[in-house]
Amino acid sequence: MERVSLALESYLEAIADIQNEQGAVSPSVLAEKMGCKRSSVTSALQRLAENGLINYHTYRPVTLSPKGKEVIESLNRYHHILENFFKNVLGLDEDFSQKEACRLEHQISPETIERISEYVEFLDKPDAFVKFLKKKK
Amino acid sequence: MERVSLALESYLEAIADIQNEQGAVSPSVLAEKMGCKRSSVTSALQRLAENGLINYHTYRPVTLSPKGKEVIESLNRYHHILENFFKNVLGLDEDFSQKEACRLEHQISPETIERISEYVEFLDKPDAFVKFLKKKK
DNA sequence: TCATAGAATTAGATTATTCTAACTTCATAA
DNA sequence: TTATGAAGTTAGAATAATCTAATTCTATGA
Repeated sequence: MERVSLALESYLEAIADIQNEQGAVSPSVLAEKMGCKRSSVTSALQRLAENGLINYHTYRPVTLSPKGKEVIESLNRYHHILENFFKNVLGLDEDFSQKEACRLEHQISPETIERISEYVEFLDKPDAFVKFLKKKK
Repeated sequence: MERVSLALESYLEAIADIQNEQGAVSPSVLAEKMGCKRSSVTSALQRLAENGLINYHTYRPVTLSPKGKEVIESLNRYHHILENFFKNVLGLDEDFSQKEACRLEHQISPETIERISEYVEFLDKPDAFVKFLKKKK
């Protein structure tokens, strides 16, 4: 997956969210969602377009490119796995889990995510897990 | 704990490492360890000093301030908990666990760290854990 | 004591990100 | 059909982080 900065990845996610919720993505709505100024959005859109992650032409609605969609799919998966782990394994607050996942999904490596995912599945098979724990003893 | 950027936190950790390994900390050694130019080190030292994390006077050896020491203690603890979790719970490679911990220790929140720490302790008490798993079923 | 090599810093440029303020575009209401 | 206000963009500045090149220290050996 094409990785860009945390900042750009966050803009990309906000774009995907808005697209899902309301169809067309405008810089104003994006700025609102990101809690930043419209001019910062323009700058971010330019950089995302340079990276081939969005289709962007001034004064036109923004859409995700195929590459952008791939990134979003990965990030969503990462987010989901992390949030689930924080909430259901560590027992952290739902809201907090969501925010923590938002932050860490940009930093964590694919290997770690896969292992967390496998681990959580493993937890759902208590018998196998009990065996595993006995071995540790 | 006083949080600064990932970049500055990394410089701070390198300073602490060098101090432990060799006593005095010089910009050259720091640059070597960080894989960057000496001029970047000077700039980082200035910013760390502005944040009150180190004692820095040009052409003098660098030392950690009390605030800096606190940050380092937290980071070390975070690192240790994460590395242990990656290696011993997720079963990730030792080297990889170390590097991943290095990256994530700067992003993860105290709450999550505490829960991971508690969780790992919990795992070391298989009886309690088996009960927990039965409840989930 | 003093010249100099190597260490350290400064100067100045670059890139990423954000902001304010100024300007442009566009959709629409009269 | 056009004026206008909101939406969008550009211009220009600031900060963080990094680099190269130039300059300044400083410790040391003659």
